[in-house]
Amino acid sequence: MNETKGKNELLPGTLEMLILKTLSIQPMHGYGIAQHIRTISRSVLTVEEGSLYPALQRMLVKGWVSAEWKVSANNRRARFYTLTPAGRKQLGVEESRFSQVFGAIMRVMKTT
Amino acid sequence: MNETKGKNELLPGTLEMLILKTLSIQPMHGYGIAQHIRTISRSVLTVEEGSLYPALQRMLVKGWVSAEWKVSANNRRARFYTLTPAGRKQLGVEESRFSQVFGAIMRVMKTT
DNA sequence: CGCCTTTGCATAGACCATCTATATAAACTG
DNA sequence: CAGTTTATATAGATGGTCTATGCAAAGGCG
Repeated sequence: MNETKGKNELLPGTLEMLILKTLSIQPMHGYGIAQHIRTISRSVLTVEEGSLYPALQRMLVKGWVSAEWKVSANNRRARFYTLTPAGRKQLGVEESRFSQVFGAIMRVMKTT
Repeated sequence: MNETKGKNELLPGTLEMLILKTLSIQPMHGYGIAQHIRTISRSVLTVEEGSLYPALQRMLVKGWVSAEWKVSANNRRARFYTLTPAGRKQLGVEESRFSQVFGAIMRVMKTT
Protein backbone atom coordinates (compact mmCIF):
# COMPACT_ATOMS: atom_id res chain seq x y z
CA MET A 1 0.00 0.00 0.00
CA ASN A 2 1.83 2.99 1.18
CA GLU A 3 5.42 2.45 0.36
CA THR A 4 7.86 5.17 0.97
CA LYS A 5 7.60 8.52 -0.14
CA GLY A 6 8.00 11.62 1.48
CA LYS A 7 5.08 13.57 0.67
CA ASN A 8 4.50 16.20 3.25
CA GLU A 9 8.11 16.69 4.14
CA LEU A 10 7.10 20.10 5.33
CA LEU A 11 5.11 20.28 8.48
CA PRO A 12 1.93 21.75 7.07
CA GLY A 13 1.44 25.17 8.49
CA THR A 14 5.07 26.16 8.53
CA LEU A 15 5.45 27.12 4.88
CA GLU A 16 4.38 30.72 5.25
CA MET A 17 6.66 31.16 8.23
CA LEU A 18 9.61 29.84 6.24
CA ILE A 19 8.81 32.15 3.35
CA LEU A 20 8.49 35.15 5.66
CA LYS A 21 11.79 34.28 7.27
CA THR A 22 13.51 33.90 3.92
CA LEU A 23 12.23 37.25 2.74
CA SER A 24 13.37 38.89 5.97
CA ILE A 25 16.93 38.34 4.78
CA GLN A 26 16.37 40.05 1.46
CA PRO A 27 13.76 40.42 -1.27
CA MET A 28 13.69 37.39 -3.49
CA HIS A 29 11.71 35.82 -6.32
CA GLY A 30 9.68 32.66 -5.86
CA TYR A 31 12.13 30.31 -7.48
CA GLY A 32 14.89 31.73 -5.31
CA ILE A 33 12.84 31.31 -2.15
CA ALA A 34 12.33 27.64 -2.94
CA GLN A 35 16.01 27.14 -3.64
CA HIS A 36 17.04 28.93 -0.50
CA ILE A 37 14.83 26.80 1.73
CA ARG A 38 15.97 23.64 0.02
CA THR A 39 19.64 24.57 0.30
CA ILE A 40 19.62 25.71 3.90
CA SER A 41 17.58 22.71 4.99
CA ARG A 42 19.98 20.39 3.14
CA SER A 43 17.16 19.12 0.97
CA VAL A 44 15.08 18.01 3.93
CA LEU A 45 12.49 20.62 3.00
CA THR A 46 11.36 20.87 -0.59
CA VAL A 47 8.90 23.58 -1.51
CA GLU A 48 6.86 22.49 -4.50
CA GLU A 49 5.69 25.07 -6.99
CA GLY A 50 2.10 24.12 -6.43
CA SER A 51 2.55 25.02 -2.77
CA LEU A 52 4.80 28.01 -3.22
CA TYR A 53 2.89 30.19 -5.63
CA PRO A 54 -0.51 29.81 -4.00
CA ALA A 55 1.15 30.63 -0.68
CA LEU A 56 2.73 33.77 -2.13
CA GLN A 57 -0.65 34.79 -3.56
CA ARG A 58 -2.29 34.38 -0.16
CA MET A 59 0.46 36.39 1.45
CA LEU A 60 0.11 39.16 -1.12
CA VAL A 61 -3.60 39.37 -0.41
CA LYS A 62 -2.96 39.52 3.30
CA GLY A 63 -0.46 42.29 2.78
CA TRP A 64 2.50 40.46 4.24
CA VAL A 65 4.56 40.81 1.07
CA SER A 66 4.63 43.10 -1.92
CA ALA A 67 5.64 42.08 -5.41
CA GLU A 68 7.48 43.68 -8.26
CA TRP A 69 8.52 42.38 -11.68
CA LYS A 70 12.23 42.68 -12.32
CA VAL A 71 15.00 40.87 -14.09
CA SER A 72 16.75 38.08 -12.26
CA ALA A 73 20.47 37.47 -11.95
CA ASN A 74 20.09 35.04 -14.86
CA ASN A 75 18.55 37.67 -17.06
CA ARG A 76 15.03 36.32 -16.87
CA ARG A 77 11.91 38.10 -15.85
CA ALA A 78 11.00 37.27 -12.28
CA ARG A 79 8.65 38.51 -9.63
CA PHE A 80 10.50 39.77 -6.60
CA TYR A 81 8.76 39.67 -3.26
CA THR A 82 9.52 42.05 -0.42
CA LEU A 83 8.50 41.71 3.21
CA THR A 84 6.14 44.48 4.33
CA PRO A 85 6.04 45.81 7.89
CA ALA A 86 2.89 43.74 8.41
CA GLY A 87 4.79 40.72 7.14
CA ARG A 88 7.60 41.31 9.55
CA LYS A 89 5.13 41.52 12.38
CA GLN A 90 3.48 38.34 11.20
CA LEU A 91 6.84 36.61 11.16
CA GLY A 92 7.15 37.36 14.86
CA VAL A 93 3.69 36.02 15.52
CA GLU A 94 4.39 32.80 13.69
CA GLU A 95 7.77 32.34 15.31
CA SER A 96 6.37 32.58 18.81
CA ARG A 97 3.42 30.42 17.87
CA PHE A 98 5.73 27.81 16.45
CA SER A 99 7.97 27.71 19.49
CA GLN A 100 4.95 27.47 21.75
CA VAL A 101 3.53 24.51 19.85
CA PHE A 102 6.92 22.92 19.52
CA GLY A 103 7.50 23.24 23.24
CA ALA A 104 4.16 21.61 23.90
CA ILE A 105 4.95 18.74 21.56
CA MET A 106 8.30 18.24 23.25
CA ARG A 107 6.65 18.07 26.66
CA VAL A 108 4.44 15.27 25.43
CA MET A 109 7.31 13.49 23.73
CA LYS A 110 9.54 13.68 26.78
CA THR A 111 7.14 12.29 29.35
CA THR A 112 8.02 8.85 30.62
CA MET B 1 -18.66 30.55 21.61
CA ASN B 2 -14.96 30.13 21.24
CA GLU B 3 -13.62 33.49 20.33
CA THR B 4 -9.84 33.43 20.45
CA LYS B 5 -9.72 29.77 19.76
CA GLY B 6 -6.96 29.19 17.26
CA LYS B 7 -7.65 26.49 14.78
CA ASN B 8 -4.99 24.02 13.90
CA GLU B 9 -3.21 24.24 17.18
CA LEU B 10 -1.70 20.93 16.40
CA LEU B 11 0.91 20.85 13.72
CA PRO B 12 -0.84 18.64 11.22
CA GLY B 13 1.05 15.39 10.88
CA THR B 14 2.10 15.14 14.49
CA LEU B 15 -1.12 13.76 15.91
CA GLU B 16 -0.34 10.11 15.28
CA MET B 17 3.11 10.53 16.78
CA LEU B 18 1.64 12.05 19.92
CA ILE B 19 -0.88 9.22 20.21
CA LEU B 20 1.81 6.60 19.74
CA LYS B 21 3.93 8.28 22.36
CA THR B 22 1.04 8.47 24.80
CA LEU B 23 0.25 4.79 24.34
CA SER B 24 3.90 3.89 24.83
CA ILE B 25 3.48 4.89 28.46
CA GLN B 26 0.50 2.64 29.01
CA PRO B 27 -2.64 1.39 27.27
CA MET B 28 -5.35 4.01 27.34
CA HIS B 29 -8.79 4.74 25.95
CA GLY B 30 -9.42 7.53 23.46
CA TYR B 31 -10.84 10.02 25.89
CA GLY B 32 -7.87 9.44 28.18
CA ILE B 33 -5.40 9.96 25.34
CA ALA B 34 -6.95 13.32 24.54
CA GLN B 35 -6.89 14.37 28.17
CA HIS B 36 -3.30 13.28 28.61
CA ILE B 37 -2.07 15.28 25.62
CA ARG B 38 -4.05 18.30 26.72
CA THR B 39 -2.79 18.13 30.28
CA ILE B 40 0.87 17.53 29.50
CA SER B 41 0.89 20.26 26.85
CA ARG B 42 -0.75 22.64 29.30
CA SER B 43 -3.72 23.06 26.98
CA VAL B 44 -1.58 24.20 24.07
CA LEU B 45 -2.56 21.06 22.18
CA THR B 46 -6.20 20.07 22.08
CA VAL B 47 -7.13 16.85 20.34
CA GLU B 48 -10.67 17.10 19.00
CA GLU B 49 -12.80 13.98 18.88
CA GLY B 50 -13.24 14.39 15.14
CA SER B 51 -9.48 14.14 14.78
CA LEU B 52 -8.82 11.56 17.46
CA TYR B 53 -11.17 8.74 16.52
CA PRO B 54 -10.42 8.75 12.79
CA ALA B 55 -6.72 8.75 13.67
CA LEU B 56 -7.17 5.77 15.98
CA GLN B 57 -9.09 3.95 13.25
CA ARG B 58 -6.28 4.54 10.76
CA MET B 59 -3.75 3.32 13.29
CA LEU B 60 -5.79 0.20 13.95
CA VAL B 61 -5.92 -0.58 10.25
CA LYS B 62 -2.18 -0.05 9.96
CA GLY B 63 -1.63 -2.38 12.87
CA TRP B 64 0.10 0.16 15.09
CA VAL B 65 -2.40 -0.28 17.90
CA SER B 66 -4.82 -2.95 19.04
CA ALA B 67 -8.13 -2.28 20.77
CA GLU B 68 -10.12 -3.94 23.48
CA TRP B 69 -13.38 -3.00 25.18
CA LYS B 70 -13.12 -2.72 28.91
CA VAL B 71 -14.53 -0.72 31.77
CA SER B 72 -12.89 2.59 32.61
CA ALA B 73 -11.87 3.87 36.02
CA ASN B 74 -15.17 5.75 36.04
CA ASN B 75 -17.13 2.59 35.48
CA ARG B 76 -18.01 3.31 31.88
CA ARG B 77 -17.42 1.13 28.88
CA ALA B 78 -14.37 2.32 26.99
CA ARG B 79 -12.13 1.10 24.20
CA PHE B 80 -8.59 0.65 25.41
CA TYR B 81 -5.82 0.93 22.87
CA THR B 82 -2.49 -0.82 23.22
CA LEU B 83 0.68 -0.14 21.26
CA THR B 84 1.73 -3.09 19.12
CA PRO B 85 5.37 -3.90 18.30
CA ALA B 86 4.78 -2.37 14.87
CA GLY B 87 3.43 0.71 16.57
CA ARG B 88 6.47 0.98 18.77
CA LYS B 89 8.67 0.76 15.72
CA GLN B 90 6.57 3.39 13.98
CA LEU B 91 6.97 5.67 16.96
CA GLY B 92 10.73 5.54 16.45
CA VAL B 93 10.33 6.30 12.77
CA GLU B 94 8.13 9.29 13.46
CA GLU B 95 10.35 10.61 16.22
CA SER B 96 13.44 10.61 14.03
CA ARG B 97 11.45 12.04 11.14
CA PHE B 98 10.15 14.80 13.35
CA SER B 99 13.55 15.75 14.70
CA GLN B 100 14.96 15.75 11.19
CA VAL B 101 12.27 18.07 9.91
CA PHE B 102 12.41 20.22 13.00
CA GLY B 103 16.18 20.54 12.66
CA ALA B 104 15.75 21.60 9.05
CA ILE B 105 13.16 24.21 9.99
CA MET B 106 15.45 25.55 12.67
CA ARG B 107 18.32 25.90 10.22
CA VAL B 108 16.11 28.00 8.01
CA MET B 109 14.81 30.05 10.92
CA LYS B 110 18.28 30.71 12.31
CA THR B 111 19.93 31.98 9.15
CA THR B 112 20.71 35.68 9.14
C1' DC C 1 -37.19 11.95 41.15
C1' DG C 2 -35.72 14.94 37.29
C1' DC C 3 -31.94 17.65 35.56
C1' DC C 4 -27.32 18.66 34.47
C1' DT C 5 -22.49 17.65 33.93
C1' DT C 6 -18.98 14.54 32.85
C1' DT C 7 -17.42 10.67 30.61
C1' DG C 8 -16.95 8.12 26.35
C1' DC C 9 -17.41 6.58 21.38
C1' DA C 10 -18.39 7.59 16.66
C1' DT C 11 -19.51 9.58 11.99
C1' DA C 12 -20.68 13.01 8.35
C1' DG C 13 -19.36 16.87 6.04
C1' DA C 14 -16.67 21.09 5.49
C1' DC C 15 -12.38 23.20 5.07
C1' DC C 16 -8.03 24.15 3.26
C1' DA C 17 -3.08 23.68 2.77
C1' DT C 18 -0.24 20.91 0.18
C1' DC C 19 0.93 17.91 -3.66
C1' DT C 20 0.79 16.23 -8.56
C1' DA C 21 0.55 17.38 -13.03
C1' DT C 22 0.55 20.38 -16.64
C1' DA C 23 1.30 24.64 -19.51
C1' DT C 24 4.07 28.37 -20.96
C1' DA C 25 8.30 30.72 -22.19
C1' DA C 26 12.86 32.67 -22.42
C1' DA C 27 17.91 31.93 -21.96
C1' DC C 28 21.81 29.26 -21.93
C1' DT C 29 24.39 24.79 -23.54
C1' DG C 30 26.49 21.52 -26.50
C1' DC D 1 18.64 22.91 -33.01
C1' DA D 2 17.41 19.94 -29.22
C1' DG D 3 17.73 19.72 -24.25
C1' DT D 4 18.36 21.70 -19.72
C1' DT D 5 17.73 25.34 -16.47
C1' DT D 6 15.33 29.20 -14.90
C1' DA D 7 10.86 31.08 -13.75
C1' DT D 8 5.74 31.72 -13.08
C1' DA D 9 1.20 29.95 -12.80
C1' DT D 10 -3.17 27.18 -12.45
C1' DA D 11 -6.27 23.13 -12.19
C1' DG D 12 -7.44 19.27 -9.77
C1' DA D 13 -6.61 15.55 -6.36
C1' DT D 14 -5.52 14.30 -1.82
C1' DG D 15 -6.01 13.88 2.98
C1' DG D 16 -5.74 15.24 7.67
C1' DT D 17 -8.05 18.14 10.86
C1' DC D 18 -12.08 20.65 12.50
C1' DT D 19 -17.09 21.58 13.29
C1' DA D 20 -21.18 19.71 14.34
C1' DT D 21 -24.00 16.24 15.71
C1' DG D 22 -25.80 11.94 17.72
C1' DC D 23 -25.96 8.46 21.13
C1' DA D 24 -25.53 6.57 25.86
C1' DA D 25 -24.61 5.72 30.72
C1' DA D 26 -22.83 7.26 35.44
C1' DG D 27 -22.88 10.42 39.18
C1' DG D 28 -24.12 14.65 41.71
C1' DC D 29 -27.58 17.81 43.34
C1' DG D 30 -31.80 20.06 44.89
